[in-house]
Amino acid sequence: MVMRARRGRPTGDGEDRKKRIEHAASELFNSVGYDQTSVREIAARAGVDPKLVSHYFGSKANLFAQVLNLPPQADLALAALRDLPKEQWGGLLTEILLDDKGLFAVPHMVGVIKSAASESEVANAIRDFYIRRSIEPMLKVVGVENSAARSSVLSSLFAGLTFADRILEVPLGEPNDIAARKRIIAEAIQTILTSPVTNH
Amino acid sequence: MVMRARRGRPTGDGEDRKKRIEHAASELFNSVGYDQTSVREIAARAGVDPKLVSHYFGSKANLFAQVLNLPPQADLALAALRDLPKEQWGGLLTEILLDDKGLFAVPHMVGVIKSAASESEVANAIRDFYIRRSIEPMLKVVGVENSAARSSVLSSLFAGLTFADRILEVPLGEPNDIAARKRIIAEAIQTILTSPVTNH
DNA sequence: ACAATAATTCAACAATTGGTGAATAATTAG
DNA sequence: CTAATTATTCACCAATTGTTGAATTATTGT
Repeated sequence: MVMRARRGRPTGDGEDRKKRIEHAASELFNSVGYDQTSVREIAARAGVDPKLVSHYFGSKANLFAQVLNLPPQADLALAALRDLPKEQWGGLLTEILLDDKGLFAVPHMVGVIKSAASESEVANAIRDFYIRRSIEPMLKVVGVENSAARSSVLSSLFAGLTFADRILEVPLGEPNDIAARKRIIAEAIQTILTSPVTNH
Repeated sequence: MVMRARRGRPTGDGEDRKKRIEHAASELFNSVGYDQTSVREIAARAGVDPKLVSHYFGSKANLFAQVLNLPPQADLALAALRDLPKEQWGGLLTEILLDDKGLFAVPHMVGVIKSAASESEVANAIRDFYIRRSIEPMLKVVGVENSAARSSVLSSLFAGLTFADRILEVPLGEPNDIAARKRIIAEAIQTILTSPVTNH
């Protein structure tokens, strides 16, 4: 079952393969991260020869940058907050961002953390992505006062929760603890977003 | 300048080399993480043949586990909190955990994140370490009510801040923002540790 | 028809990785 | 003094990595 592919230019399809590569790469980068994704694995998942990857994208790092710039399928659901009263932000965000098991879930965050954690050649691309896709969208919602600082701390909290829940997979504990954790996260978010920051 | 070392058992020193390996490994694991640390690099830094590493520790994973179990030189400074009034915890912790430039700094945290982020064979060791060294010490300080949940969220915040500041190296912004961020972090910690969690 | 070009796969390279068997030298046990 | 054991290096292996040159087939332009 070696499934040798036919050699040379295939009849028809054309652009298909390039998109298949991007798609496969996106999935892999976003789940296991840059380093743990091999060009060969991407090619295999796309049903394509590894050389095609460098043919179309030049290098793995290039492909990664390309994929980061694809339109995100589901950005942070922060926009939903705009019309709600401030006092409910923490609760609502928590409702959106914790799944039914109480695990934290922000799209792409796992891949971002895993990719950034290996000081590879793509660290800069990752940092830009993180700022552009995680911090800046919040900025527009938070309001005026100290928005930069608030966004930054909130993004950090999200990254940390992602790390604990989805990468380390720290056990959550009993249902009681899970519920308590949810409320505490809500309170923390609320504080970060709206606490009056007393000067001095 | 190849610096060929003499072959065979060296005269004297003895246990020296084993400790040198542990030391070098500890430094590397704690700064660049498990995956980005090669056995050869450890050996080189210890001034020793790579084979010695497997000779003494069997495998890289084993050495890592061994190094994690070394007594930590500087555990979380949480103990200092015990005698202080609750209302000052957020401020004090922030004072301790942010350096003069406003960057977050918890010892070992960078290595823990980088090591865990590559689902290597040591994920379990890392999880244990994180729980034992980061979450559990807090438990003893926080007090009774919902301590498990509070510790877990606080650890996550710390991990996230470490990730943003020391791995991604997200720029902090102007002095104004830095000061604001510090206050917001303090408020967040305070909330996580002491906010009354209203039941339902 | 024919030449140019574009799209693919094949096979390999050089580097790096964790690990190992065998040689060599010092120490210790008898 | 000699045999066994311990400590150490050398030289290598098999696997995996990103990347590349050459071959092969289809499409397109003339």
